Amino acid sequence: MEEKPARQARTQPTIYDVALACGVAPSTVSRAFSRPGRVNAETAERIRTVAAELGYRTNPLARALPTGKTDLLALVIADATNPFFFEIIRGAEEAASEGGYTMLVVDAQESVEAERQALNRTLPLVEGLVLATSRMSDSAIRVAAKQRPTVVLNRVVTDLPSVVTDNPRGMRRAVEHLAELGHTTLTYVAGPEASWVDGMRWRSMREAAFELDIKVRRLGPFAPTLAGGLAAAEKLRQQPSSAAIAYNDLVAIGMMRGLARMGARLPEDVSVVGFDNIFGSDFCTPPLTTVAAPLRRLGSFAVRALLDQMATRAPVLVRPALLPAQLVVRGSTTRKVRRSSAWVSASRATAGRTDPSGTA
Amino acid sequence: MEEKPARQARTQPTIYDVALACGVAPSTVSRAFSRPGRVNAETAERIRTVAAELGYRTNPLARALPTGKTDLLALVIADATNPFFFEIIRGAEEAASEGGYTMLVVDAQESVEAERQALNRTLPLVEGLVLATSRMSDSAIRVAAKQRPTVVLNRVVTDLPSVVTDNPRGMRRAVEHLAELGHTTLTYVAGPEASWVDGMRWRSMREAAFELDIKVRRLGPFAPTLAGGLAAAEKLRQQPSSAAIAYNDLVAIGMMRGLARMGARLPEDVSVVGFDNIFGSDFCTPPLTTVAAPLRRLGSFAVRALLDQMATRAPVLVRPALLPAQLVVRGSTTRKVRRSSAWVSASRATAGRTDPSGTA
DNA sequence: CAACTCGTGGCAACCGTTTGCCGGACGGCG
DNA sequence: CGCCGTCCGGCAAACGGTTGCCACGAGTTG
Repeated sequence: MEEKPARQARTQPTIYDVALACGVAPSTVSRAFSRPGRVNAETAERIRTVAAELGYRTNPLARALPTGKTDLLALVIADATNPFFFEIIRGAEEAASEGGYTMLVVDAQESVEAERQALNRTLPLVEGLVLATSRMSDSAIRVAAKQRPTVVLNRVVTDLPSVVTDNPRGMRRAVEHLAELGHTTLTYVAGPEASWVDGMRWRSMREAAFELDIKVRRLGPFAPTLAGGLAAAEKLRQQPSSAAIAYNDLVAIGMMRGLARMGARLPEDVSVVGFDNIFGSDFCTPPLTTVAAPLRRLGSFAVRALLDQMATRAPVLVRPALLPAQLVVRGSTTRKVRRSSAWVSASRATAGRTDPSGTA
Repeated sequence: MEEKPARQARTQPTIYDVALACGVAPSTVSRAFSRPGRVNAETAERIRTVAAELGYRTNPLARALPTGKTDLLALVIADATNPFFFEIIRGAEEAASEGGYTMLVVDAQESVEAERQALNRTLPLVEGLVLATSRMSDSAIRVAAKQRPTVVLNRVVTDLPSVVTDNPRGMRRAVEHLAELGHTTLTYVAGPEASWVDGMRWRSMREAAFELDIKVRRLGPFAPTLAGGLAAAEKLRQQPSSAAIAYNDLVAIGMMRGLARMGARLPEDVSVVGFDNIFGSDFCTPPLTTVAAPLRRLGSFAVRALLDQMATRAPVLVRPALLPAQLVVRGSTTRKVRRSSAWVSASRATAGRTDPSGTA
């Protein structure tokens, strides 16, 4: 008659419970799961069935303590409300779970301070890091990268594995497109100054314009939001242009709304090109011509690169990975019309008319 | 001359390192941080400065093992690409970090199986659970709730704390609105059958319509996506209606695109009302009249309820919490016009004209 | 038949905290 | 002066796995 006191049923069974029930040592149970082949096939089988009966589940916390294997990855995004990130999250999530990892999505709330804090909190928990559109300084990123394998997304940090959209090519295509439509002066509607991507796009635009013998101007900076785009519309009214390339789709859409509100007809009065092809860019009015980023691939690619790096214990990506962008032509761009921007003066006259966007 | 071997500088310093440097016991160091007041103020101060010098950071894994305190919460969402969740995530994140917790955002990818797996993976790590628009069965949810404090979001599960939008009132307002505009027959464009919310909305609509002496019809089910809305447009053409209330904004927007493509004029030919007021519903064409859910509050409220529940070790929410919805009237609804749905036949005639949505 | 190898299982240390318990010092009080 | 309560620090046992090392038996080989 055995009288080993049964463990509290209240708590999860442990390897000790399984070991007891099988008449083997705890270490054998452990190995039956973590090191298949290390124990006799029959024994392992027996252990596994008993474990299943008992409802044993290995405790990830206990496992992580001695080994450091948490099976957790962190994806830090600049702003959880920005639709730009949603397909990226999905892509990252897919690649992570394919590799047996769980994604920790961390929202930096567009604040360097919040990003730093959130990072500190999660860093010790995770095995690797994807920093998407980080607002932190290069050096802060390097500090993080020193502690955990890191991949930078949508930004390039020297000597750190980076994954970005091919902005120069994408911008080149956009400028060509507008040039073909007869536009001779292009306005860049800038995003936040802290943004690496903004600098990149502006530079690429100037280069492309130079080669194609097109004039460029720059407005901004503006917040990378619909509101930012609204503000940009105001500025654009003061310095009209037949065509504008916006920092991103959010700004482009916001700007188009602002322009429409002022009485501009789109795309006749202003051709607008956005960047990223986010959710909504196909059903705004007019549908937005945009340089589409391969969002989902961006996410999955970054995670796979991270996983590779973790596996080989050495950076795999020495050069920044450039994922191809693609110009999606929709309704927001059109041939330049001779008659120059009548809406600028007309706007005052029509200021009282019904707001076509429906919100005041 | 001491010759205690210095610990590997490679690894993070532990309480042992700090204890050694301070000449106290490790337990004292631990208490200096976790139980302030339990140790002498001076000692604690000394320990804290030395710890800071050494760059000591308490290891959350090691802490969690004996105590179970991971400071992690999980938010399981049905689909990371659905903009409905954007603001919910943000709200939840805010409330969580206010309470000193970190949010684990888990994507169920609209699949019951994926949801179950992801849940199994993360359950042992987290202290509490928010299930947002879970697609799992009530019983599966109860099983999870048995293991961790749980709050259900956007769905009601009997005897489990639930947080939902006040759908009946919101629907009532929508029906009233359309009734006032002269519509006498309303079509409900249904969402997925597995959706708790769909059932709720359909029922509420019938009740409201009954009271207001309005006739209702039901089309569907459709996927809760833009594509689902497109399919709905096709069905609506076969059974025209002067006004429709869609399962959610995604379906509403998709449907409007489909209708526009067929040559319908909106909102004159069909008035459309959506639900949720997601990102994009204000800049689609026409801007969508919708029953706005307090998305961010939904998220933060659910997390706060969860935190309360965890603190008091007992469900705090005995009744489902109803957060008020608000009808936002924009451009997609208008007074019923006498001349009945000309677009149905006209659509064939205009089939060849330029697609106003810009995509083929 | 001895020596060696291989397969398999057990022992015990370890990961870095937390915490119950103990005991010494000190101060107040009867 | 002795007793008691309080304050504070240390000891050691958890928490639940992983893993280096050893032991033992069977099979192989010279």
